[in-house]
Amino acid sequence: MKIDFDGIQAFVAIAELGGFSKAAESLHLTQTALTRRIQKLESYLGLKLLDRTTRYVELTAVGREFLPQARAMVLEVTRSIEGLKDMSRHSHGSFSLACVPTMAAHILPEFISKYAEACPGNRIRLLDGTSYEVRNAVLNNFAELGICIQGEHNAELAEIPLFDDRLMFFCRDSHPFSRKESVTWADMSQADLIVVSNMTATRVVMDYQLAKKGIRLSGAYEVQHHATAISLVAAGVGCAILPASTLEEGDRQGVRRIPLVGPVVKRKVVLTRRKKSSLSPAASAFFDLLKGSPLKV
Amino acid sequence: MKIDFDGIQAFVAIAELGGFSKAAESLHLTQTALTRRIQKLESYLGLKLLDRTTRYVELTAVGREFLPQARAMVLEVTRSIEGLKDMSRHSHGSFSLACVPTMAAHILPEFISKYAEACPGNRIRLLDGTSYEVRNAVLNNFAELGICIQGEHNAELAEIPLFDDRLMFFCRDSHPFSRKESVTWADMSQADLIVVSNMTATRVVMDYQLAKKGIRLSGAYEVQHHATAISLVAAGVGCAILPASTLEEGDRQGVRRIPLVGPVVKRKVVLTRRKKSSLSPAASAFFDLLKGSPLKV
DNA sequence: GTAAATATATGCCTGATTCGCAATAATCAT
DNA sequence: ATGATTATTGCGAATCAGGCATATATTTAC
Repeated sequence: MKIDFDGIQAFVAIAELGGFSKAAESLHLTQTALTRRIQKLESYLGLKLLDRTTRYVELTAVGREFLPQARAMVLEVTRSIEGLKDMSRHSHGSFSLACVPTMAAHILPEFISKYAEACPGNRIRLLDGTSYEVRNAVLNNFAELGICIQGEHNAELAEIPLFDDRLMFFCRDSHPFSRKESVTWADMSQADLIVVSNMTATRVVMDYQLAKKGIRLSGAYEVQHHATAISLVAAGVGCAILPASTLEEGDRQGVRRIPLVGPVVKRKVVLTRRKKSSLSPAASAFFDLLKGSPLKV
Repeated sequence: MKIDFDGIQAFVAIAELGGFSKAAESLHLTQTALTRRIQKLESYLGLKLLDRTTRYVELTAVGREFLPQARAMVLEVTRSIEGLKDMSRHSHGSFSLACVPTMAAHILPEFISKYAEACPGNRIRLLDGTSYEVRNAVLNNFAELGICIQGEHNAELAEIPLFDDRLMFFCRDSHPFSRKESVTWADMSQADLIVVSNMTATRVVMDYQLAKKGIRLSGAYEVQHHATAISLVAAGVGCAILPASTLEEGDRQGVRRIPLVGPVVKRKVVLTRRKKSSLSPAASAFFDLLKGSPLKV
């Protein structure tokens, strides 16, 4: 048998307001309907909850016992449902976003503040990790959205290109190349190179594209994180090849960023989501925000 | 808008069992009906709770968030409703019974054990007090049933006679009257009488009936409780006039109970309930038990 | 790659439910 | 008694929900 939630709601309203008519008004119904709902509920339960004459309404012993429970249930359910409806109406709620650290520092701050403005009160749980981890988080529903480097195609993931992140040459301003307009991959052989680990997506992309041109790169140093590489450059350890997004030219005293050509190598930064999963309103709002904004390098 | 509890229930069932078909079976519905329920719920909420292909069902982020709440709500409501239904089906539950102390000691033990046999697990909250208090407790819904002495008529109360409780003469077996078959009210003038307070219903009934015969009684001692009076008799303080139910002949060493005639005065013990209030199944079962059993003095 | 198997979705119909209006009945207050 | 107030009931209409048959989509197997 079906649970008669409306009946319970009617019972609570009548008990609280002390009459069918008042309760009917508060529920936007006629008192006729309420009479019927209570009758149905009582006959379903097999007991009376309200003693009523045509003139007066009073709780029965059972009704008195049941009222607190009923009240709590009605409150809980309506609150919960209203919360969900609100979630959909105003894109309320929280969601998880997985993101590679570089992008978390580079583009995210701007979008998070835009998002906070559009959807005040919403919280973003930020999971940072490697591209691989980001993609996995999205695939396993640990995060609804991910920002990472485009890698091998995965049928389960939808990827929306955000921007191309060009690889650049980073050196101290005391370096011989520091005044050049651009440097070539061929020039790299003369430099003490700091490169990121070949476990990173950036490195995989780079090696792949260079291999197509027959270029092989060997670095003197290998680090895990872009931020570390920059620090080493600043400290005078050597030069680095890193995505442009790592550091804007002029952002760090004594470090120069120089375009690297022949060929120009880019990694593609993408926004990714699981094809099968629908986005929550909160995530959807963020998704639209990111998708709708043109991004410059 | 009406709260769609069925939808929530469907959602929980599907989420727990991992599919529409299995859930449909557990809810004794077709899978078609479930599809419709979920569609209705989702469109009402304006968001998706389940990502499903024709082949697979998976929770969305929102669905995952909502599931624990939904599960708790469904559980709470069904448990509560089932409890009420059970209450009606098996006269389960507790109720309050108001009773005068004498009767609590005299007839109640028998009925309580009968009741416990018929309705195991049910609890009776026993409120003992004077007849006046008993009637008030019933009138104010502090107790569903009352056992008291019949007094002035009250339109709000229904009274079912249980038995006539005859006034008796109680004395020590050393008393001059102790061997008599009966004593008369006229004999009373020769006795050191212990009577109950004129605040008690027993006394009111007694005085009223004696007054009609032109008899006036004066007691040497006045006590509140029948039990006290008996103790005084046993201690040799004097003789008492008390309802037969106070003590069976032979129940107390050295105390004799002798019929009192000319006239025979009785108080009527009644079972009372509030006319307006319906009885809970638990109280109703007790009511029927009491009403259906012939009672001897 | 195609077919079979499996699970959800949809069209359509039917039966049941629910609602509201109007009229009725019952109670309380004057 | 009478009138005011409030719940109940009869009845018709609209809506809703359920079920059957079928379509559609996806996975698995050969």
